[in-house]
Order: sequence, then C-alpha cells, then structure tokens
Amino acid sequence: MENKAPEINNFIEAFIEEDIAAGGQYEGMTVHTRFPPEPNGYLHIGHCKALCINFGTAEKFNGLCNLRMDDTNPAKEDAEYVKAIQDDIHWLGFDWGDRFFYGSDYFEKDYEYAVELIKKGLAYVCDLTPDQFREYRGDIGKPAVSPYRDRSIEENLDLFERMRKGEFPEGSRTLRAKIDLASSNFNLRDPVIYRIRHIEHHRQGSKWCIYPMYDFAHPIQDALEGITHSLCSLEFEAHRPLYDWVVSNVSIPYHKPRQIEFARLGIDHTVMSKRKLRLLVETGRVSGWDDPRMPTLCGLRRRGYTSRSIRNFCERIGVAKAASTIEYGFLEHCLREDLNETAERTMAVLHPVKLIITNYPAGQSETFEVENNPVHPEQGTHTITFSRELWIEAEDFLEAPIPKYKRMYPGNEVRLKGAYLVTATGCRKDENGNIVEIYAEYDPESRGGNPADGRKVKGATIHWVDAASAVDAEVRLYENLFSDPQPDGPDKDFLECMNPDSLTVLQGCKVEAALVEEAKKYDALGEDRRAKTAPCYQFMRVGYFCMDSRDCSKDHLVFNRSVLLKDSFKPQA
RNA sequence: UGGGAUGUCGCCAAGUGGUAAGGCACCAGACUUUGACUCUGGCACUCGUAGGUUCGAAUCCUGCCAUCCCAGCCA
Repeated sequence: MENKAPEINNFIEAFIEEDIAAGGQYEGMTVHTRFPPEPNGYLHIGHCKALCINFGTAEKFNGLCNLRMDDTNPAKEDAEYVKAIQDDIHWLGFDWGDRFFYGSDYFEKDYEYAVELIKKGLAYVCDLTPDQFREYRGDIGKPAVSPYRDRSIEENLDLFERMRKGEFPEGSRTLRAKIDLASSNFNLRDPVIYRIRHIEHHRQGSKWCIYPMYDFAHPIQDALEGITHSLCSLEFEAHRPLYDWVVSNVSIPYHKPRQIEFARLGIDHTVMSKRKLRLLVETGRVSGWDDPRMPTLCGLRRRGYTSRSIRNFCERIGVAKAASTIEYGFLEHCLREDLNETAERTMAVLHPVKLIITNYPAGQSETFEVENNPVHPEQGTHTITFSRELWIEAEDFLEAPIPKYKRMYPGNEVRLKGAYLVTATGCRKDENGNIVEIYAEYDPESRGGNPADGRKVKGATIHWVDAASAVDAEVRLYENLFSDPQPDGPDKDFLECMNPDSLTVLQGCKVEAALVEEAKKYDALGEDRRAKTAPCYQFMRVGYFCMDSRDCSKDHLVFNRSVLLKDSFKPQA
C-alpha cells in the first residue's frame, strides 16, 4: 500500500517499470536520469521536450535527474551558454539540486578508461589521417581496414601517452576502439574514441590536447554518475551498441546504464536546429537568440509564453518513436489556455479611430469599474474613464455592413464594454476616403452597459479607450517566422521559406493609462528579473500581449503580441 | 545501397488477439457585457499495403510500399 505504482504513460516508463520488476542490477534502484546539453547555443523548445522527459520521468519514479554540460568538443563550446542554459531550466521549474556536472570534469577518468581499453587490447592508436580514414572505411559488404590495428599494447600505450603530451599534430593520429571492422553498423567499425585538438577548452584551458568523442565519453559520464536510464533522441539509436560496448568493457564500479531513445520534437513553421537558429541570429534576420519569433526558450519567454504553458505542451504531445511534427497552433492553444486563467483584461486599440459621442457633454467625464478577469472574479476590478471622445478599433465600424456583421454601422446599437449602449449616426472621411471620425449617440439610461428597460442588445460589445486619458504604445505583432510549414523539408533552402511579414510594428496604439503604472513597477525590476517575468495582459477581443522585457518603459510602452484570441467570425464576401 | 527505426482521423496519440481512448484543428448548436471562455453534439465500419493464421487481427506471420536516422577525427 505504501508505494503505489505510477501510472505508465509511454514506452519509456514501461521499460523502466519492466527493469524495476526484473530486479537484477536494478534491484532497489533509484531511477536516475540526466539532461546533457552541449553548451554551444541556447536551449529551444525541442530541448524542453527532452528536459521534460528526463526530469519528468525521474520525478515520476521518485528518482533524480542530473544536469550535465556535454562539453567534450572544445571547438564548439563556450562558457557564455552555461548560465543561460541553467537559467532557462530553472525558469521552466526543473531543479538538479547539487548534481550539476561538466563532461569535461571526467577527462582524467576518460583517459584512465582509455588506457584500460588499450591494456585489454581493445583500443589502439591509428595513424590514418581523416582523408585516409574515409578511404579505408570500407563499404557495404567490404570491411574497413587499419594498418595499425595490430600494434603492440606497449606501443599503443606509449603512443597514446605521447598524444596526450602534445607530440603530434591535429589529425595525425586517433585512438580507436577495436570492435569489428566488418560490422554492418558502421559505428562499430573501430570508431575513433579520441582525437587530437590543439585548442583551448572553455574550462580545462590548455591542459588537454586530446579529447574523447561523445560515443566514448557519454556512456562513461552516465555510468560514473550512476545514471540508470539515459534518455536521448532517436538519432543515437544506431550508437546504442557502442554505448553498451563501452559500459561493458570499462571497469566502472556501478551498474550499467540503459539508453532509451525517443523521437525529437518538430513544430511546423519553424526550425529547430541550432545551426539554423544561429544563422538567423548571425545574419541579422532576427534581433537575437531572444527575438520573440525564435523557438528558443528565451525567445518564447520574451514573446510572453509562460513556463507552465510550455511544460504543459510538452506533457500533452506525448512520447513515442514515430517522427512527428506538431502544429504550431497547438503550442498557441496551450498558451491561451494558461493565459485565459491568469492574464488581466485590459482594453487597447491597435488601429485607433476617433468615436465622438455627440450627445455626451464636452468636458464631462466619468469612471467605470471593470473586472480584471471574468473567469476569476476574485482577481478584482480596475477603474477606467469615459468621456465624449473615445478611440475604437477601425474594423469595428463599417459604413455599409457585410453579412453577419454585428459591430457598429449607422443605426446599429452596440455596447461599449462596461460603459454605455451607443448607436452610430455617421462618420467623416478625409480626402482619400478614409474614415477619420465616427459619430454616435449614447443611451444615458444604460450606464455600465445595462439598458434601463432591459432590452436585449443584438449588436456586439466592442472595446474602446477614453481619448482624454489614453496613452500611446508601440505594439509588435508577430507571425510565423517561416511561411512554409516545413522549412526543414528536403531540397529546400530554409532561408527562402521565411515569412517576410513575421514582424509588424504598430505605433500610436491606444491603451489604458493604468498600464503606465504597471510599466513603472516593471521598470523597477532588475534586468534579470525583467527577462523572466513579463507582465501579460489580455487586450480584450484582440489577444494576449506582454510588455517587452528589453524595450518597454513607463515613458515608452512596448507590447509583444503573444498570441491571438480565437475568432470564429468569418466575414463572407 | 548496408545498418537502424517508424507507419492508427488534417496534426499529435492510446491500443500488446475480443471487435478503434483522449487532445488539437474543424463543423453544428447553447450560453455570453470579449464573435473569447464555458457547455452540448458531430467528426476513422477502420488502423501504409497485399496475402496468410484464427471463431475472432490495428494487435501474430509473410511479402511489398513509404518516410526518417546513421555511414564526422560533431553531439
């Protein structure tokens, strides 16, 4: 009774449960996983799936999950990314406790294990250059060849030590695992496990000039940390035999970890490879790694995505082995679902047109209380002001209505949210035919939007902002970075799939004056906290918006559109 | 091509021999001071395909087809 079995939701959990039930090396074990990012870029939502699987699975079985920087290739890695990665993971709400490691901290151990393999006759120094290596690699049905395979253990030991001492130039020699030159799995054709690189390592400095390959270092790292289940993505499937070979042939005083692979996350209308994201940043096609259009966690965060919505998304897409591409709309759904519960409602007019209430006295003004969130009345109310001149959305008035149109047009009574019922009487246009002013009369007996006679209002309820107190704001509208749903597709240049209209900047939008006070509070936060907690609002009838962590200030309000509200109105004709 | 995987509704995804869960999207309706939210109903006689085994198959067997990954001194 004390230990209720966890509900099994996917094949990985099923495997783990089987392992536990089988006993053996897993007898009484604590499930232990790890998340091993390479510190060569920022985390994106694809990493988040792996994060949720590794941390989530450990949590589910009451286990542990380590965070480990996989930094075995000094050419690609940089310390600048380490903190950003940690911050992103914490922001998501995961915690590795005191189990933060660097793959490079095991270099000495890796070396010892390599020596062990040499002594066992399971590894040898090979003098083939990269070009020769390719040439001697063999082919289907034709085994690979290495003229150096049968060197004596003594010679290998000597050569490997001299490799470490820096006696040889890059590319001149490697250490190879002696497995099977004829294997149909090319990963087992005596794979390179150490290469020479005369490069500074971001943490080890110039201590080393030989570096272990992922295939050798990773299983050792896992084993040394007591990882029981090494959960990674599908592209490592063909490497599993090598992973198993390493943990079986090296004397690690723990049980052998088990590698299990799952399909990585794909989302349409975006790209997920670090290489491509980096190119977008470096060529200035986006403003940076945290551009709100980027699928990076910092980008999504700046866009207004909450950690809860992202986590929920990762939970709901499931875990399987079939390659899949999730529709971007599902991510948006998860955001709306969260923000609907939490975001305060406010009124903002993005494309303002003046509405003049002709029968409302000039110079007069009054206030109304509107609820912050109808879904949760306990979130309170706030005050808005009303006067003769208001701003309304240009698309909320039509001189000649189209079918099903319920908003303002001459003679149609509508409700100004929280204020009064009004009926348009006409409008004024400029010389180009653009509507510059709309005229309407209000029903003084409908304060708060409730007509005294209780009549039903057939027209829509529209949002507005008092012109006398409104504040200007800049609003940035975002759309898909790529108009092509599969920019990663074969025979495509992803740069040519980009959406030229992924960013639209609107100036002179009208928002409630109260937002200036909110911006003041936001200004008071330190840069670090600002980046993690963008205040989010629902601009009623428009969408969810958040203050931009970099550019918004009380003197210049800047909002990012996080996601549109759903809209079932489909103009016909 | 050799090896490794995967194919269940437009997109995800349960299902492990007993007669196709759920979510997103979409459609219809109710409710509504957000054309939002919420609620109700609809949405795979069929599981890549062709055979076979079985009383019974998405689930087992065989062939075929399609897609993805690996074939770096990247991870």
